[in-house]
Amino acid sequence: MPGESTLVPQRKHLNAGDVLFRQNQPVLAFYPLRTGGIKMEYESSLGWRQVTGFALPGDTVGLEPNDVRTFSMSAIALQASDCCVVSVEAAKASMADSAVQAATQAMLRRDALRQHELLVAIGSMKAAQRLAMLLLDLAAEHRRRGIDGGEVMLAMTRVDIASYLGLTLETVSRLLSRFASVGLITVRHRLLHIVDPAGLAEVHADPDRITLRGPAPEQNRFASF
Amino acid sequence: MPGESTLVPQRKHLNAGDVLFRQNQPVLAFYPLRTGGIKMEYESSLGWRQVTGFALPGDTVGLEPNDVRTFSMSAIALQASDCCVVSVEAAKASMADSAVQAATQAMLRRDALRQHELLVAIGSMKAAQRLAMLLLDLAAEHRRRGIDGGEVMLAMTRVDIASYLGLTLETVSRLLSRFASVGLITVRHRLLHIVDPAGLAEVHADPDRITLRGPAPEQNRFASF
DNA sequence: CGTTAACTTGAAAGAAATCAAATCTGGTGG
DNA sequence: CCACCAGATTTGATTTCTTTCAAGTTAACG
Repeated sequence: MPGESTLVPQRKHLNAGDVLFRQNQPVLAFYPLRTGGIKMEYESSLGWRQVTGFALPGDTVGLEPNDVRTFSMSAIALQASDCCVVSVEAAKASMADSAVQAATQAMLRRDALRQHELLVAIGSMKAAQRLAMLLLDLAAEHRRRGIDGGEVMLAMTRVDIASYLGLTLETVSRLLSRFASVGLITVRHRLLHIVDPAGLAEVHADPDRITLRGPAPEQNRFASF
Repeated sequence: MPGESTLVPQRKHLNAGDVLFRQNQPVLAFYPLRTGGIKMEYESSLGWRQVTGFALPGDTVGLEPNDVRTFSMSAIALQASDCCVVSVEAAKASMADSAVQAATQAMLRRDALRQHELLVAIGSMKAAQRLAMLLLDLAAEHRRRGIDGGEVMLAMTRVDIASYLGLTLETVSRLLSRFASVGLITVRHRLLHIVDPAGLAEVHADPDRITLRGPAPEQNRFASF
């Protein structure tokens, strides 16, 4: 479609599982995500890998702080996705514009903040708290995009979530079921509905609010009469 | 001592426990550490805090990527320490020198790398692996400074180590004892001697190399005869 | 429509946290 | 100089949480 090339420099389409860029490859461009979903994955020197973040439409993938020359992690499509491709030369030019620069800085700062919160979460919170954190974060991101109502279609698998939170997929699955059974959410595979954000926030804050074993949620609060 | 003000712009002395700067305070300077030891601590929005790094003499503390305006974490002296104080103005001036800039970039890059390795470690490795990682890292840092021989005087408490690794102080203590009992290290409180770096590397790589319960290290390999 | 990958759920094992004493250390004041 | 104290560390016993192992179930895709 030659007629379309008005403002858009370059586009790229990805299918689920496609690698947008790979860790340690030279940084040639960055990628504002238009549709779909992407996961960021870091592979350590020993070969252990960990999902370090999820990108939603509107996020910019591949922005590296301190203009490094190689990507610090890989980006992999979770579903069919479309993104723009902004070459580093184009980026350099845009950086002259202080508004663009400020926006970029803001993005990098948000990323760094998220990364720190994740570290603390994994390092010192229980499984339920971590998951509650992720769900609240997802909800907030959707809200920031105007997609309200607490309905989220998860792009990632349980394995991805587990990796991100430093858990196993079984624990994530059980926890989601538990959250649902106490009325915090509803889930059917990828379709998530956040029913009680305040309740989730309590779970996030209180280590003992929800446990995997614990007493089953009371079916009848008058049972003892 | 007015005679001393030849090249040194400003110095600062800290006692154990002193706060060099606090998270969210405006960035007015950064601090090349001369002697002593410093821990970096991040406090999350919910009040959970976590040690995110240790600085040794030669490290520069308080360097923030992407010239943000407030510190992303606090820096606290682990022992009596001395550091230089480089104001941001002075820093701006030095940045004209491309050598300084390159060095700064290199430092920031190393930090980012460490941070990622830590995240993966905490997220997907067992306690023994994490501790082995830290010990190897400490040894490497000392080597990088020419202080060889595997002897390390730890500046941080077990609580700090535990927080850094996402464990409890008891687990750290037990693990150190275990490492010692199998001949990987010797420890007497803060004095650590790394006897078998290769063995530690194996522990780091293999989840099941060392466990807390496991069989006691064989006193006599011919016991069954 | 069948095959495969993703997900849920249960039971058991294992790892680390928690609770609870001891022990050691360095510093303080007598 | 020594006794004493608070903080740091070790060690043990027990509990709790999460993982691991093992089936099933459901959903997506060719």
